[in-house]
Parts: sequence; C-alpha cells; structure tokens
Amino acid sequence: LAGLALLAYLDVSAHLDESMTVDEGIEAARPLAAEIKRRIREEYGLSASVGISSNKFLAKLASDFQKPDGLTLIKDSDKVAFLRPLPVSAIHGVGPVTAEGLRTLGLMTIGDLQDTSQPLESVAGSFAVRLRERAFGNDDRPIDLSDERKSISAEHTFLNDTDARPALRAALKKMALDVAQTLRKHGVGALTVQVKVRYTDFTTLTRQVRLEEPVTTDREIYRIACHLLARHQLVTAPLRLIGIGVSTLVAPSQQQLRLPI
DNA sequence: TCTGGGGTCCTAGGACCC
DNA sequence: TCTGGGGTCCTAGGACCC
Repeated sequence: LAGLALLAYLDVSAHLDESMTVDEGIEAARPLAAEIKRRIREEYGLSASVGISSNKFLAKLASDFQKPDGLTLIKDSDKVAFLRPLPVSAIHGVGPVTAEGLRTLGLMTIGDLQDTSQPLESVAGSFAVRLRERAFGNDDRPIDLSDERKSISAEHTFLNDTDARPALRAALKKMALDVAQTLRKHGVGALTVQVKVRYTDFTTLTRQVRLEEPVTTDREIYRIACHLLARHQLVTAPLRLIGIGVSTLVAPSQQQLRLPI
C-alpha cells in the first residue's frame, strides 16, 4: 500500500487571548490539536502527528519529532535548547550541499550555528541570514493561502536511453497533453516553454523560449518543444529523460494592448 | 537511494535601455 | 568612440522540498 503524507499549517493566534504570553498561547492550543487528532482518527481511521509552536519552522519540527501519532509542543522558552542538539540538516532549506559546506566550517549541529560568529554567506548565500534566524528558532513567514501555480511540467525517464524519433515524439506528445490539461484546469496560458533532456551520463540541459502570446494547447506546446530541441540540437545522443515545462503563467486570452496614437 | 516526478527559489551572465 | 552606472528582462543551471 502506498503511503500518503499531508502537511497543513494552522494559524490560531487570532483566537488566543491578547494577554497571554507566547508560551501560554502554545499551551492553550493543545486541546485543539488533540481534537484534530481525534477527529482525523474517527473520520478517516488515520493517525496524525501535530506540532505546536510559535512559527511554521518550529511547528513542522515539532510535528516530525514523535512521528507516528505524536503531539509535541515547543515553547518559546525552550526553543533554543530544543534546537541545539539537532543536525543542521534539520533546518528546512539545508540539504546535502549546504550541510557539507557548513561541515567544512566545523558546524554540525544547530547549536554550532547558534554559537558561531563566522560569516555563513560563503556556503549559504543569501540564505545565510535566514539560516542564523532558524538556528535560534525565529521564523516570520506567514501562512500562505494562495494556490497560484508558477510553473507546470512533465517529464519521462526511458527504460532504455533512446534517440529514436518515434519514441521521443510519442513521449513529447503525451507530456504536451498533460501540461495543456493542467493549464486548462487552472485556466491559464503560458508565455515560456521549456524542454529538458538528460543524457546517459546524467548530464541535464534545459532550453526555453519566451513567447509574445500565451500558449494553451498541446499542439502548440508540442510544436515549440520540437522546435527547441531542433534549434539547440539536443538530440545528438541517446536520452535518458525528456521533459516539457511551461512558466510565466498568465490569463489565456491576454491580448497585447495597443495604445491608440 | 547510482539517481522518479513535479514543484519553488536563487544566482549569474548577457542583452538592452535610459 | 569610449566612458559610466543602474535597472529590468531573459536564459540556464543548481539546491532543495515533498
């Protein structure tokens, strides 16, 4: 049976008494969390892990803490100590590359991050500022309620690497159709079309083009994808993967406005 | 995870404009 | 003709997340 994981954030701060301290507010949310867990079990027969804290970063960390069926609170007064022993990779946004970069600076745990005065820009770029904030449990990201899509894509990895044109065309047509259907579902067109290829040695290239008018149909997307592949001569060796993506999503009927002069 | 698929965000260089 | 600087758009690639 396949697993399915869902994550949701709930901002209940507006329902708390103004006079409460942050820690009192976190504690006050406990009955609500217990009720949510109870109803998920009752209505869906599923367990859920809930984390309660003062921001999204800590709430997610808390929900991961006691994985199956947990309910974890991280109080503001405890957060710095709670974070100290955790590896830097526990911070959302720190993957293998950043973790290795931090390791070369001698920084393995979040506690190391709290204690260091070294500049972190060399390994984390503009993320360095947020990285230091997270190390102390600070995070001011709001809950994002918009469901706006920035891009839509489809890709296919072949069982056996291929440069056979019929196989590539068939894959491109299917992906163009998938992308066009998603565009239609969201009621948008795309001003940018991208192709992606990956070769046997895992080298991956992308090429894109910016259009004057948004595309909406699978035929247009397919045609532009073929054009990009040809123009940049991307199919000179067998492909392991081929993909199509669209971005710069706009209203489909958008017309170029002309000023009457 | 010797590597699947669909996303977001960031960076850096070049073109182009003022 | 070369000199500056700043801003925006486009393109390509990479890190990261789920």
